[in-house]
Amino acid sequence: MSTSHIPNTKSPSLPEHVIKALSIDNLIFGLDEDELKILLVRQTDPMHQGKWALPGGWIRYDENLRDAAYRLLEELTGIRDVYLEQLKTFGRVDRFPNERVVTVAYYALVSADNFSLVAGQTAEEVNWQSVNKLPELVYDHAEIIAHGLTVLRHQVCHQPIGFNLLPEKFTLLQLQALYEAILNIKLDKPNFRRKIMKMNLLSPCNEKQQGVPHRAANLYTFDAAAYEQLSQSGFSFEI
Amino acid sequence: MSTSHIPNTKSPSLPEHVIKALSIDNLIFGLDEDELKILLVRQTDPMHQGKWALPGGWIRYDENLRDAAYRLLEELTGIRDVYLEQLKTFGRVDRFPNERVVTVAYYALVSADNFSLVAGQTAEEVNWQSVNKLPELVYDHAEIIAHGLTVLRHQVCHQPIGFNLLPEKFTLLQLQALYEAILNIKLDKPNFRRKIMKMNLLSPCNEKQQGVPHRAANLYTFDAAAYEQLSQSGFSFEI
DNA sequence: GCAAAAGTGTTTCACATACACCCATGC
DNA sequence: GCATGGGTGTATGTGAAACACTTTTGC
Repeated sequence: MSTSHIPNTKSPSLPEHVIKALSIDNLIFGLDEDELKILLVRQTDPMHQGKWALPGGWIRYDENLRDAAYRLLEELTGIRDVYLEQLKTFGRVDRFPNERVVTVAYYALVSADNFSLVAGQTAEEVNWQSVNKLPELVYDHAEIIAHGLTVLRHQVCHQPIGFNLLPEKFTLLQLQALYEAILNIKLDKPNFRRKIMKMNLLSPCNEKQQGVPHRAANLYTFDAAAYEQLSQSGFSFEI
Repeated sequence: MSTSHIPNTKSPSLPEHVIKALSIDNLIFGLDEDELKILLVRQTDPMHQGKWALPGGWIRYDENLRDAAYRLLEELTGIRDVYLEQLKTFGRVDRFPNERVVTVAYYALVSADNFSLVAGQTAEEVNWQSVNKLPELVYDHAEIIAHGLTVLRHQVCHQPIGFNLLPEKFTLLQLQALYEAILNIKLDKPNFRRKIMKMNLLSPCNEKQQGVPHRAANLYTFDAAAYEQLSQSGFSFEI
C-alpha cells in the first residue's frame, strides 16, 4: 500500500469518501532477465522504517472494486491495459495495526515492453524486486505475495496468461524460459515447441529476431481470438 | 443473506460491533438424487417479497473472515466440519440498496450424510434448490452463484473435493454419477474406474451395498492422508 | 430366465518423453 | 572453425478411449 495507509490520520492526501474498512492491494508481476519480479513501493514515513509494501490504497464509495484496482495501479505505476484479476481477500483480525482493515488483493502480469518503463518513472519509491529474495514487508504483505505466487504458478499452467509477461512479439525460447522461470523447472526444447505449436494459439509474425549473435529465431504473437474460439469448443490450455 | 441484511435499520437481531461495509455469503452445495443443489434461505420481510438469498451475515470486529463464514454457516444451518473455501469478493457499487456493502463469498460442499438433516432443521426458511432452476434471488446473489458454479466445475476436476458431496462410504458408480451431475457429461464406466483406482486415493471398506435390487457394489472411503502424501510428491489430481 | 448394475479384458491410437541430429549466424 | 542457439526427426512407452465381455444378485 502507499503511505496513505497510515491509520487514524486525517492526512491531506487521503481522498474523501472512501470505504473505511476496506483496501486494495495490487500484485504486479514482471519478468526481467528470466527472473520473476514483483513491483513494490517503499514506505517513506518513519513509522514503517523504510519497509516495502504492495502498491495499493483505498476504495471510493462510488467505485467498483476492480475499477479501484485499475485506478490505483495507474496512479502509482502508470501501468494500464493489463490482465488484472482478483486474487483473494485478506482479513485477519490483527493484520493491520489499531483498526480492522480487510484488503482485496488483485494481480496483474506486466509485459516486458513496459517493464523498464515503469521502473524509471518514480525511481526512488517504486521498484521491481525478485520474488526469490524479497525485502522486509509491511503488515501481511509477505503472506499475500506467497499466496499470489502459488496462484500464479497454478494459473500459468492452466490458462494462457504467461504471454502477458512477454513483449508483444516473442520467440519460442523466450516463452519456454518464462515457464522455466515461473515454475522453477527445466523443459525439453523440442517437446515444448511441439506442444505449444499444436495448440494453434500463436501467429507467426514473419519476422526474425534482430541483433543476436546466433541464428535469428522466428517471432510470434499470441492469438487471443483463436484462444477464445478454441475454449468455447472445449479446448483447455495445459502446460 | 439472512433477514438481518436490511440496510439502515437498528434491528435488535443485528449483532453489535460488526464491520459495516462488509458481509459474508455462503454457497453451500449438496448432491440430491444425482442433482446438484444449493442451500438458500427465504427473506421473510415484506421488502424482499419472499425472494431467496444465500445464507450470510455480518462480520464481527474481532473475527477472522473464515471464522465468520464458519460461524454463520453453523448458526443458520447447523453444518460444521466441511470443506470451506473463499470464493471471491463481490463489490459492485449498486449491488446493495442505499449503502455500499461488499461481500466476501465462501463455498462449502456438504456430504449426502447430513444433506437431509439440514433441510429438516428450519424447514420453512431454509431449503435446497436445484442449481439448474433457481428461484428469484436478492441483490447480486444469482451472479455469485453463477460464479460459484464455474469455480466448482473447475475445482472438482483438479482437486479431490467432490468426495465431500458423497456419504463417508460410497460406491464407484456414485462417484461417477457425481462427476456426471456436476459437469453435465457422460463418462465411460470402465475407464472411470481405472482412472480413479490408479490414483490410490480410495480405501476399500470391505463392505458391500445393502438392499439394492442387483449385485451389491463394494464401498470405499476417500483416503485424505494418502492424498496429502501424494500431493507432496508432486501428484496432481485430474479428472 | 431376465433385468440391472458390478466389474474385467483388450485393442487402438494419440501423445509425452528422451535424445540424436542438422541448420544458420556471428565472431 | 567453432560456439550458440534455432529448429527437426524418430524410437519408445504410457495411458486414455472405445467397446465387448463376464459376474452377481433380486425378482
